[in-house]
Amino acid sequence: MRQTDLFPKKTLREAPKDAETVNHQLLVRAGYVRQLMAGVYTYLPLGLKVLNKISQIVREEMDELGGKEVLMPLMHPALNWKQTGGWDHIDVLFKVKSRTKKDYALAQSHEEVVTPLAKEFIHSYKDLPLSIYHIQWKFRDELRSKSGILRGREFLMKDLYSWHINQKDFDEFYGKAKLSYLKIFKRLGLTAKVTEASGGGFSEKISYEFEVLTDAGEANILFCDNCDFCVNTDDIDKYKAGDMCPRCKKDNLKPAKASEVGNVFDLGEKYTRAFNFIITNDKGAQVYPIMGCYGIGISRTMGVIVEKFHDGRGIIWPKSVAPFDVHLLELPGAKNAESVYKNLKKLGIDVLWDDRDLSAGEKFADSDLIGIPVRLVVSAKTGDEIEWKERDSQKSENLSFNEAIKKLQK
RNA sequence: CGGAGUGUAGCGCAGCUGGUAGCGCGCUUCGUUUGGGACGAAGAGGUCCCCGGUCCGAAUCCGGGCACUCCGACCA
Repeated sequence: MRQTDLFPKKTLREAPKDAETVNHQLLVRAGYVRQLMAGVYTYLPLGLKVLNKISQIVREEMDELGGKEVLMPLMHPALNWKQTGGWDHIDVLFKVKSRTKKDYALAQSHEEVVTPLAKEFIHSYKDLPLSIYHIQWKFRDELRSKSGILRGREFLMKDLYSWHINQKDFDEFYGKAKLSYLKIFKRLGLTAKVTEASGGGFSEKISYEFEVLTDAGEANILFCDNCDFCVNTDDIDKYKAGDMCPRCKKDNLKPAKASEVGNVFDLGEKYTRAFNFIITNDKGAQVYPIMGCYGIGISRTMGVIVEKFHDGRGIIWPKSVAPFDVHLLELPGAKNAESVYKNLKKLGIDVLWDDRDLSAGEKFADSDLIGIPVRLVVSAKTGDEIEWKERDSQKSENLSFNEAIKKLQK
C-alpha cells in the first residue's frame, strides 16, 4: 500500500515517557500500537497486520493438529464460573454486573465455556478425541500489568482444548501438541524452551511452559545448554543454578530470564467432572473424558519478538510476521517507483511504498524504525535499477527489477 | 495493595523562593533544499491531570482525589 494511505502516516521521533520497555517504545514510535490504559492497547493497522500474521501461523498449525476453529464469547454467565469454583477463587477474574443486577464474568480463559460446549456434542468414545480452539481476547485483573504488551489486562490468546477417552490417548496428543508448539515458535523466528512448571490452579500435575529467553520476561528459568532440559524456578524449587543437568548429566544448569509465550496443561477430569460431562466408553461404562488445554499468547509473542529483534534504530521483524514483505522507498528523482510498486503487487508481494513527500533521511529513519525485512530504494541515482538492502544487514546492492524479484522469491 | 517516581501544546521537556506560561521536535503557509530524521521567514496550537483551600493574585503553597511508569506482592 501507499504510505500516504497508511494510518498513521508519521512516526514519533521520541517515545512517550511512560513507555519504558523496548517493545512499548518501538511499537508506539513506529505506529503499531497506542496505549489506552495500563495493560490495554489499541492495535493500529501495522500492529493488527502483525497480530494477524502471528495468528495465521498459529491457526495453520492448530488446523494441522486437527483442531476445529470456533469463536467463543468474551462475556460469560456467572453460573459457569460458579460451577467450577472459579468465581470465588480466581482473583484475576473480572466480574461485571448488569443493570438488572445479574452477574457476568469477562473471559479469563475459556474452560468454563468450551467444556459445556463439548459436552453437548460428545456422548461416546466414538466422538473422541476432539480438539477445539479459538483466537480470542482474554481479560485478567492483574494487580499490576507492565512491560508494554508483554503483560496486559487484556490480551490476545490462542487457546485449544482437547478431550480424550483415556490417559494414553491424551498423552499421545499432548506430545503432538508440544511438537506443534515448537514448530509454531520456530516459524515465528523464536526459540522456545519447553519448561517444566507447576500446573497452577489448573492441575496437580506438572505443566509445560514455552519460554523464550529475554531479560524483558518475568519468568526465572534454569536451562541446560547440552540438552533441552529447562525448568521454571518460580514454580519448582528443587534445582539451583550450577546443578548438574538431571536429564543429560553433562552440563550445569544456567539461570536466565524468560517470557512465557505458550503453555500446555493436563487438566485430567477437573473440568469434565465440574460440568458432569460423562460419556460411554467401549465397554458400555460411564466415564469422564480426560481434558487438556494449550495456550499461546499472540499479543505477548508480538512483544517478545520486538524485544528479541531490534537495534538502536528500530524493529527488525522476522519475515514470517513482518507487516509487509518489502518497504519501497521513493527518493527524489526516481522514475520507476510506481511501476516497481505495481509490478511487485502483481506478483503477490505485499509492499509498503513510501510515496510521502519527505527527505531521504526521514524515509530511511522511518524504514529502519518500522522494520520491514527488505528495503528497496529507487532514486535519481538508481536509474532503472533498484537498491536492495535487508533490515538486518549493513550491505546494499543495486539490482535490476528481475534480479530483485528472483531474490525476493527465495 | 505496600514502596518510589511522574502528570505543563500532538511528543519530549523547562518554568515550581506566587504576578495569568516557554523551548526543541511535530503542525500550517511561503521560499530554498533533496541518499540518513534539511534551512530561512511568518503563523496556529494551552481546562498547566481533577476538586477544594490559602492569598489581592496559584502551573507554583496546602489538603483530598485520579492517572501512568518502575520495584515488590500478585499473575487459577
